[in-house]
Amino acid sequence: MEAPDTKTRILDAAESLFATRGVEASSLREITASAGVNLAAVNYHFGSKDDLVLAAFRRRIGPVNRERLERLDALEVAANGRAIALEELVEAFLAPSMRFLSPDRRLHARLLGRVHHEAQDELQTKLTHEFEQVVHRFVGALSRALPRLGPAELLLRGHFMVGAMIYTLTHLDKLETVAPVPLHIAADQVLPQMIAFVAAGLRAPVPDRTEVGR
Amino acid sequence: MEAPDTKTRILDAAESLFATRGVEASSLREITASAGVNLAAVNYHFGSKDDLVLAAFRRRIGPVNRERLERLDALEVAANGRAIALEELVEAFLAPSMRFLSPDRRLHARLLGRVHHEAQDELQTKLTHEFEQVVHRFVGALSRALPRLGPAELLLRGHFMVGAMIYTLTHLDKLETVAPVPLHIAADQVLPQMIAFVAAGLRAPVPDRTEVGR
DNA sequence: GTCTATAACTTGATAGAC
DNA sequence: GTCTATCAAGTTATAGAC
Repeated sequence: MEAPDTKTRILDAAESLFATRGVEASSLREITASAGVNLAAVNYHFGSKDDLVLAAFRRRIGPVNRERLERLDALEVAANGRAIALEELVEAFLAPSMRFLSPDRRLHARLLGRVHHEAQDELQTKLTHEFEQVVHRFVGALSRALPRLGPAELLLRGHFMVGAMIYTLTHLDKLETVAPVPLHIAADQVLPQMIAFVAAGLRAPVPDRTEVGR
Repeated sequence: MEAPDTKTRILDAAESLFATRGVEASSLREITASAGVNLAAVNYHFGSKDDLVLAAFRRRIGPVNRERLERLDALEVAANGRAIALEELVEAFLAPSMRFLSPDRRLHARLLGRVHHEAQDELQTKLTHEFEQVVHRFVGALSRALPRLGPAELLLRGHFMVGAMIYTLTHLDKLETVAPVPLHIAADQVLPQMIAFVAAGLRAPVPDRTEVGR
């Protein structure tokens, strides 16, 4: 279980730096120095910095989205045409990424959260494509579980869910810093709290539109 | 209403580039070219790039947090010792930043959302300080409105609220792109939907801890 | 596959004339 | 206050020896 190959060492070092400092702020020199490999190895193994960035993100996104779809498949098979409980859907979506909140995988969490903020131009396009199927399948499943919501309301609330998830992936450790009271939040408490929060939010009655017309 | 001074033109150009491309990816040359001013003007008026970044962020954060505190003050005076409705508290927190979702101020929204993702080191420290009072006051008010939640649950759920807010500030325009159905989301529909979602999420019963022990 | 050396370029910052 | 010119240091990328 020791001595990973050069390609993996570069990916690990890049992930760590991208996650903590950001992609733009991480130079190939820092990455290769941290990985203990030669500067030229990046271009040999990946082609360019952009391709390294893409590979680093894809390494984490792929398994998470695959598990989301597997869980959704399993739920739909088990439901056998009947309705799926909202909490189950939400858990199928959230749990695969929330696993990264365990202390030894916080870097993966931060990287995953940064996907949506750091990517630009074609990188953005390529990464967005990785989420297409997940978005399509879960939007469909959620709209069946929440037939009272119109399409705009549903998408907006799904958006809130994603926002809560991403911010938790990137900033959960900071929560303990910012807290007025010293406090420890157990990693395995986060997912159930988040499922409860999001499911209740998704189910909330549609607000009266004339009420907030200011 | 024409010809702002050099300092303002730099801030406007910097805001636009920081919001769209990010801080690290925006060079002083791009900023000054876009502002139509000389490269050396940045160092003359702001001292350094870091100080420009700080000024650009502070210009948007200040008024938003001031309004949050004013609204909370007003609610507490009106309540006169009695309980404040949860929806009112949530609106006092969210409304000041959500105002930036109007079409002509999307850049301000994106910049505000980036505060929490781009800042590093001392910049991070300085900007975090800008939020201290808001966090302290709203945590107090929310815990009085939600006496059933323990401190860890409350902070975690407040964290989810902040995540939903930030992601909406930065990515609302992308929601319309990603939507499986073509769709238009009116900017003034977002705030009431978000208040309903967040208030319901905050009020959700605390989940049974043994249930999700996997 | 790994290394050194270097090319070609961009970056933030400043000295000094106007 | 605004400009030009320039510096020193950093960047990605690559050619070519081993």
